Amino acid sequence: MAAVVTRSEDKKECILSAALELFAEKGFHGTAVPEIAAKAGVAAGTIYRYFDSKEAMVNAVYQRHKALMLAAVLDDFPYEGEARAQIHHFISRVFSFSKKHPLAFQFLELHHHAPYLDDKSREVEASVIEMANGFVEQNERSKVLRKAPPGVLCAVVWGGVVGLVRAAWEKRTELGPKSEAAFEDAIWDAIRIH
Amino acid sequence: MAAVVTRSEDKKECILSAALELFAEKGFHGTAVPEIAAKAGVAAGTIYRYFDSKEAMVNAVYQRHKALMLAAVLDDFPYEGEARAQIHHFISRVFSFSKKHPLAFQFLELHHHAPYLDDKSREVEASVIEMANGFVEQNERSKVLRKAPPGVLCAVVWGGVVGLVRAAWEKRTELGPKSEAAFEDAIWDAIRIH
DNA sequence: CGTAACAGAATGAACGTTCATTCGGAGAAA
DNA sequence: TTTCTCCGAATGAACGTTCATTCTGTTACG
Repeated sequence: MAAVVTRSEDKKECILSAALELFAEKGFHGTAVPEIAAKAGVAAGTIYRYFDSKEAMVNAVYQRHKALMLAAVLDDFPYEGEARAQIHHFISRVFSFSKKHPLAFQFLELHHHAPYLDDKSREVEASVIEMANGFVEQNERSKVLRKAPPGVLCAVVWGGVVGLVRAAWEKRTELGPKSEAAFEDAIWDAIRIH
Repeated sequence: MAAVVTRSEDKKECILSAALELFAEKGFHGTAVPEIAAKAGVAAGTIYRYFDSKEAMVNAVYQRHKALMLAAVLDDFPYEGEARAQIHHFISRVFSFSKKHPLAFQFLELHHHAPYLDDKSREVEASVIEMANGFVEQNERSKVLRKAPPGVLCAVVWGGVVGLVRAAWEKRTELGPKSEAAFEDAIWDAIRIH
């Protein structure tokens, strides 16, 4: 059975990968379906064997890579460790993901909260945010984090990460071990209690 | 002379303001020119009396509001003050701008580094970034800021600000004096030397 | 009366999507 | 093995729509 399906699945992979690349670079409305087809090496009509519509396609890309990033962060997460270790894990995993899958990271940032995302995509997104808030609230109660609205600390951490990845992307700085360590220290000092 | 031009200038204002709103909400490619015309209360063809093309229009919007935000930040800037006072001024001015002109802020974030921005738009953008780096380098040398690549500290500050404004926009947190003060303290602890 | 501004219909290109057709490989028949 | 049949996968031209832009007639003002 597997062998029979393989070719089809390969094509779907090609389409998804081409869509990721183009959507990340030029956005949803800036990318034409025939353009995706050309990059995937299939005919325009073939796309509609695998996806109901352009919107369904962008949602498939979104959900897949959001799940991948979440998995990368959650893998080996030190749930029982200290807040500092958790932050280290989180930041280094996100940076690692952004280097390994730069297009996926850019895509997710670009399509964050877009109106053409469907309920399932939004659900995935909401669950991630809820997790982050939970982490902050738990560590705030135990007095290791600064007394501030959880949303503020989340914004500092996530905003900082995105800001740094973008700065590296636009060649305004480099994203090496030295920068990462400095960034992590800065973020930790931003959120910990003094 | 002024009176003669007034009617025309009013129309141009209407078009620019409608364009800002729609571009901020739905992006460049997601907004149709006739849609802008309708919201501005003019006919589609009239737009082309004021702008050469849709691209020229988005660049006009970009340059205008980038300049406005820069002016808001630079107005009364405490050049001779201490780094902490400068950061306070910067953050509170950016938040103030984002509350007074939420669409402008959203527009600028959404169209940051977009491929349809022209040389002049990019020039404006580059000059802002250069200023930020200059500030960091100056204060780093005088040992009040953490020893880290300037781009990293800029990313933490700007990324954090954008992250917080977005969180407020998406109702994940509130943007009141308390949040702002907590945020400012956090950012200051992130970039100062300890 | 002449000129500039404007509206809105017109235009052609490009879009997302569809569909009649072709292709290619897996079995059945010889 | 060779040939024939068949069926789902794939195609790409074609469709209706919508886009950015242009054109043309009308209006209003000096």
